[in-house]
Amino acid sequence: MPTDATDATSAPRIPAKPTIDGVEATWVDAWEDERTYRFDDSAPRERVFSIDTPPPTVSGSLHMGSVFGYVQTDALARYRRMTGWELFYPMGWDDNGLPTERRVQTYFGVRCDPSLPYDPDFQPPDEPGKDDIPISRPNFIALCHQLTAEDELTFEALWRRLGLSVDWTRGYATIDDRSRRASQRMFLRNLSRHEAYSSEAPTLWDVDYQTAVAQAEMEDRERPGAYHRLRFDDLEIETTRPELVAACVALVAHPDDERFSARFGDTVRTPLFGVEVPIVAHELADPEKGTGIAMICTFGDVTDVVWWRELALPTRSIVTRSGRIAETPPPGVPDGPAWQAIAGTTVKAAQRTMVELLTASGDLIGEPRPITHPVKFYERGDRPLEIVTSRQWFIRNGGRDEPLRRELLQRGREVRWHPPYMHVRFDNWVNGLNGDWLVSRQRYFGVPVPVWYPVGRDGEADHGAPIVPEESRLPIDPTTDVPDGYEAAQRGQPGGFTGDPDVMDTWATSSLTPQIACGWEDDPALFAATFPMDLRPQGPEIIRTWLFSTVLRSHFEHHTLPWRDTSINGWILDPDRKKMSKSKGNVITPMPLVEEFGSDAVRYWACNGRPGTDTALDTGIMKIGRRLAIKILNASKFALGRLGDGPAPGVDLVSEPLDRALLAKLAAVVTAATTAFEEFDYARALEGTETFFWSFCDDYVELVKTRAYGGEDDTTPADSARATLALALSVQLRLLAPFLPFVTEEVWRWWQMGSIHRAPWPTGAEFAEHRTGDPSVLEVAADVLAAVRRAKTTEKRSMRSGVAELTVSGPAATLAAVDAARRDIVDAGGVEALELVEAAEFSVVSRLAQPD
RNA sequence: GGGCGUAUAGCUCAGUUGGUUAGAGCAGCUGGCUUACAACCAGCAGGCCGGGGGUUCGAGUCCCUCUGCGCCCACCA
Repeated sequence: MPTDATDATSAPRIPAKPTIDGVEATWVDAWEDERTYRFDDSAPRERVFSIDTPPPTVSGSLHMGSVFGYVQTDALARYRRMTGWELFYPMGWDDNGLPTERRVQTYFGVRCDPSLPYDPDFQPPDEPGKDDIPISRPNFIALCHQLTAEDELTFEALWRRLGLSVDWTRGYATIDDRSRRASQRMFLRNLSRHEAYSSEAPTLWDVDYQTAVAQAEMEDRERPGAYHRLRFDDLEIETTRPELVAACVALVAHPDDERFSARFGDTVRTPLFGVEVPIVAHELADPEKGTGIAMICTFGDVTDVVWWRELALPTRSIVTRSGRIAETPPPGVPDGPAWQAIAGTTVKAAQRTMVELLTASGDLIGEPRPITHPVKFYERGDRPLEIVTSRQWFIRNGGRDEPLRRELLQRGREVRWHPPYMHVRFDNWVNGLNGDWLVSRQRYFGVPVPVWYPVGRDGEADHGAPIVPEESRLPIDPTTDVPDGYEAAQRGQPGGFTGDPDVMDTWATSSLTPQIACGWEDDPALFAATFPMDLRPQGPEIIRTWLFSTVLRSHFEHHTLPWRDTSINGWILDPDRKKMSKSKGNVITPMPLVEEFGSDAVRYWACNGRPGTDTALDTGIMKIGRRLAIKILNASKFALGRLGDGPAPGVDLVSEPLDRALLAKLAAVVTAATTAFEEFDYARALEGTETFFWSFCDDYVELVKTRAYGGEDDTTPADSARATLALALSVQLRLLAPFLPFVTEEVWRWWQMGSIHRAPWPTGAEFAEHRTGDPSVLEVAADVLAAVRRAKTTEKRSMRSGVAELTVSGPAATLAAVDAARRDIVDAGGVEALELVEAAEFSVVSRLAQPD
């Protein structure tokens, strides 16, 4: 507990019964009161270490996977702070986008209808009703803000309790004014430099969410399907999508395929519809698949899009944005009975209908052959993506632009990756891009695309000449705001204007977290002091989205990397070694574990996971962390309890060889931990420190225990032990502080001024070179002590029982080391007589005293 | 179909340029209330380092190959 008044010269104030229970609440409050983690914005850039913290998605529930990475980053941050860096360590919230929309819809029972006007008096019902209440986009967004604000408080409380040393005054949310302003400003600059453009083109479309989807948000899922063999006059093709026969525009085979080369240029008629389609050649056609000749539809899959574009084929789209077949057939397709049978039905129903009709007409050959094949899904969606034609906004990303691709690959090489092999994921992604970044979404709770379009005399919007706002007006909502030079009444009128109805992809804003956090254009001084940032910590699964898009936009705007280093954390696996994810239902929430084991113990578990390495959730590791925290309390109680009432002893009192040996070994631990941290390897730093700490407790403290009690005329040996205990404890507490911030702070405040987390990281200079000695003195003494313990255990005697005669044999150097620690060995082992015998081999013989 | 990672004690994991007898914790077993700590302490036992081949005086470590697991990517005929 913190003392009410601290005096540097007074004796340590040690609780009679130290405990780690309740330390979180005490120090969370104290750190807030003392502004321990507050960023000093007067610090020059060369002293600032800035961290581009991942903004968590607040509408999801927290799980241990989140805790894992954030704690590891916090350990790195704490190390940097102690080595003298001024930490710029903000926390943002990712609250824009679909997850929030879904939650608001179900929580309040509303749905967004952008055609409605804003209602300033709208209040959501106490309980969601049977039917969703349609509300305007501004009203809907207000509810999103309201709910995310509540979620964010829950998140912040957990992060604070886990001891994240972020500066909570530097927060942002990806939907707040700053973020929307930055996002819209960057979009407009991309637009002015032709890095952003709009285009009417076939795009992957989620029929449930009613929005376009980017490549980065898609995933393949293995789904059952079936090959249907269909007759096109004398040719046969195989398809998994017979419902798209009406959308067929050609058949395609490989140019070198001799089975079909004579037919290129011919036409055949589609079954049921009788539409004449050409037979064409393209190298993407795979002679091995199906019958070697395939039907091209507009559009069944992304290969169809390639064929359609490169072979300049006509368009016969039949699937609408709602996932149903259109009511009227596309040009050239007869509105006959076949069409009438499928018009307006869902894609699934249309497939059944077509199979029946094709069977009846004899155009379906044999039975459909069941297969399992990968189908593209929106990562949050439940139905396969369709391809529809729509106008969308894109940002160039090198997907169809070789020079830009090379520049971005070069940026990837400039980043320092931790661990280094994560770099290949970046390269794989960039090399696999097959189109520009589709950033527009037909959704509501996001950052609006900040443009309007003039409406011509004919009432049609002119998408080729968007009206852009002055940057000083940002953020804007073009569906409610009016462009300069127009009146509100001209919205949608001939000769007037219309606002772009879309919002941007959530990554279009998240890709700007460095700019948002660092105050780009809003706070030039802060930006100069913090950007480019130093570290981007994140998970491996969003290298293709968050990391890549952040590099891209910084490259366009600043011609630099957004940060120098990136640390990629591993996955959390559940105890059965399955990846933890909500969809699998194996998510474990952190709070119960924090309450059971304590924050330091949970942090210990997280910091045990190697950088980039998948780690199983293991409460056994947390138990060890808890044990370590308690051990720190007790060992500190002992070490500090020996100091007495005098002033804290200095390193110049260290005189005994055993004490100097300890400091020599400790100095090596400091060096190793520092090196590990410099390489972003918190786990190695922890491991070395922890190992040393346990040997410190088990061997060194046991050896000097008696000497440290003092009580002799010559106080030199006792003073040396006390000084060493004090120094070793101070150093070890600081080495452990990044991992166990609560218990180390607790102990630190028993005897030191200020927070341990603002104390200097230990360095070799503290050991005053001449006070360190030969490490073998401690190593040999510990070996002898272990041999004595072994003898007592073998004889099933108490550790307190005496040794009548102890004989140590070995080379002269070993015996000299024993002799240097003679007194401590005798005290710790309860030895009555210690004999040293020179011999080639080291051995220890203990003759135990007779029991009383 | 490509790419990356990974495989070490019953369990969870270390093992940094190749170098004594491969380490730790947990679990197990045997003991001990020892004035810092019984939520503790001491000790013991436990391993063809996934299989096979190669380089080397020497391989858990480097190379090849196979197998299992995880992740990422890929063009749905």
